[in-house]
Order: sequence, then C-alpha cells, then structure tokens
Amino acid sequence: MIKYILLGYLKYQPMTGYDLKQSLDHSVSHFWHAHHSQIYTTLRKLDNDGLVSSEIIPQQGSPDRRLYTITAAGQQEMESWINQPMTHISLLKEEYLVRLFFSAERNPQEVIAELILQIKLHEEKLQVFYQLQHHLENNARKEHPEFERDIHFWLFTLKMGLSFEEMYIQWLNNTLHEIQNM
Amino acid sequence: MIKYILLGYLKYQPMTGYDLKQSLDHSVSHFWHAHHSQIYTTLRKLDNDGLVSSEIIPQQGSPDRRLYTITAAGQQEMESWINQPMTHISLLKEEYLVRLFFSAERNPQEVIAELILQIKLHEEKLQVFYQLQHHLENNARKEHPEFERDIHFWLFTLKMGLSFEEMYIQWLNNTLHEIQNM
DNA sequence: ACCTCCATGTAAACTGTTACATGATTCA
DNA sequence: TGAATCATGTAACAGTTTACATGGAGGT
Repeated sequence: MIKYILLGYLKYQPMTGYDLKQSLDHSVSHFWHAHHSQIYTTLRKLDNDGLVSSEIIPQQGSPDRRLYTITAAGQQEMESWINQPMTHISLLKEEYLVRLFFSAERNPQEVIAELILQIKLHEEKLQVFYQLQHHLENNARKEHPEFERDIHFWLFTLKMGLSFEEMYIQWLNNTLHEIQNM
Repeated sequence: MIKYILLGYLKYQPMTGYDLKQSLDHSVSHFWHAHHSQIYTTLRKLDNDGLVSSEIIPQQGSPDRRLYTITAAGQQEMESWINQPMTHISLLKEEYLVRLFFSAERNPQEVIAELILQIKLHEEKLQVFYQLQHHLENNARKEHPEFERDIHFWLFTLKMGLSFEEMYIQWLNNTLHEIQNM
C-alpha cells in the first residue's frame, strides 16, 4: 500500500523521502501511516523496479538530498492499481477494543481511568482534524486553486477521520457511563 | 497482540487452534483478525515459552487435536499486559481512504461505482453486527448467566463495530451525493 | 461428483516497527 | 546547553499474509 501512496504523491511533483514523510504525516497518516525507514527503503525498491527515477542534489552541511521523480511506468502502475476497484472492505485493528473485550475481571477503577485517558487522546486528535479541515477549506483552496478538485477528495477523507473520532468519543463516553452504573 | 487474544480466550477454557480460530472469527475478528496459520504458530511459541501447555487428543479419521491450556505463567503474562494501561491511540489503516484520496483524476463513474459497492459491503457487515448483537443479548445471556459481566464487555466492543459501520455508511452516502453533484 | 466442515501444519514472502548511526543548523 | 529541524540510511526483528499440503466425514 505504501508503494501506491508514494507513487500517488510523486504524481503531483518530484519529492525526496524526507518531503514525502512530512507530507504523509500531514495527510494520509490519519488512515495510513509509515515510518521514515519504510519510506526510504520502499523508494529504493521503486527505483530498482523503474517506477521512479532519482537524482542526487548536493547540499552543504547536511546529507545530499535524493529527489525522486515518477516514471511513465510508475504512472501506469499507479493508474492500473487505482482503476481496479476494491471489492472487499478493510478490517479494523483496534488494540483498545481487544483490551476492553478482556477487561471484565479488571479493577473497574483502572478500566475507567483508561477509558478517560482514551477520551482525552481522541479529543486531542479530533482537534487536529478540525484544524486540518480549516486549513484545507481556507488557505489551501485559495493558495492552490488548481487543486480545487483534489482538495475536494482530500476533504472527503478528512471528513471520515473527523466522523470517526466524533463517533469514537461518543462511544467511549457511553461505555464510561455504562461501566460507572454497572 | 494475537498472543494476548489467545491467552485471553484460553483463560476461559482450554481450546485447540481450530476452536480459537472459530471463536475469534465470531468475536474479536471485527477489531482484530488472524489467519489460522498465525494462530497455530503463535500457540506453538506460547507453548515453548511456557505460557500454555498442550496435550494431544487422538482422533479417528481426522488429525489429532492439540488442546492448549493456559499456565500460571500465562495467566500472569495476560494480567500484566491488561493491567498496564494503554497510553496511545490506535491508528487506522483504511485502504479505501487511500484510494479515495488519490481519486480526483479518475473517471467519476468508476469512483461512484466503487462507492456504491463499498456501501453494499458495509451494509452487509452491519447486518452481521445486528445479528451478533441480538444473539449476545438474548441467547448467550440466558444460556450462560455466569458470563453476565463478560457479555457486557463483549457488547461494548460490538456496539463500537456497529457504530463504526453506521457512521461509515453515512459518510459513504454523503460522499456519493457530493461526488454526484460535483 | 462436489462442496463444506473438521483439523493441522509448514514455508516463503511481504510488511512494518524499533533501534542504531551520523551530523550540521537554528532557535530558545 | 539542549531541543528541534533538516536529511539520510541500515539492520534486526516482529508481525502478517499467502500459498502449499493432506485427508476423512457428511451432506446435496
């Protein structure tokens, strides 16, 4: 998957591994994250496979930057992937739910403390989503009118992150109250 | 993670790899799934580490069953894990969102067709959740009153799966309408 | 005749995380 | 003085998926 995210980004413009990491952290990371180590190694593999090309840009004082550019083969690979419709749904992996599932015998006060911490963390995340949404709807749209259509699609995915957090927080609060009244 | 799921189940009763796979598929699989190959290999590792013990139950006509029982060390390992509160939140990995994020240049009709298919798949999943909830709230509760408290916790996690699917379907429908009106 | 269920496993490949490793610049 | 940012990489490990492999029993 990370392969297609990198190709998708490089379709917009040539970028370095570092740039890509920054960009991902502020966009797709909410539904697909990656460490820099994985990004650098995947870029090398894409280069070996001819899906991207790279050129070294010398720097003084810091390591040379390696700028990656998508090739025609890379564009085709990306398009072939995105045009092949997805016929399954993704499966969640939610560690907290595993913990709650097996929490019946735990000390209720500790379960409640953990719930309250989860609520706090998810509320912080929700705030980040609101800020991102504000930024996309205002700044980005005005500064890059040529990306109007793309921004629509980015906002769709952001809206999903937002709805997820809102739903999750509500569910956590309901669960908290039910446990307190048990 | 799968290690703790297996230990958590084995705390209720001794089980075989096959039993565990069946049980997981009808419970935690909605927030943490595993293939049988991973379950069998993890059980072997738990056995080697002394967290479970196993005995072979001969069968006629089919392979012997290997019944796993949690050990005192296994119980302690599980309790130590569950009592150490989680101080982060899980990160989503949603392939469909990656696809939508990069879909601005796709043929709108294909994007719409994919959206409609996703709606159908998520609605089917939602129905499964409703049935599971009905089963837990009625049959399971009456047949196993000794698990009353555990069932409460299982229902919490089920409620989350249900809310997630309801939210997701609503988001998909909104996105569909917005794309149709673009 | 074919499918599903029971029941177990191994091997290879792939994906992802954590830790190690370096070093200049800028800001508080 | 210490932290953050820029900038890249490798290595070891852990976790996960896919494919291969077998074979009887019971139902349609």
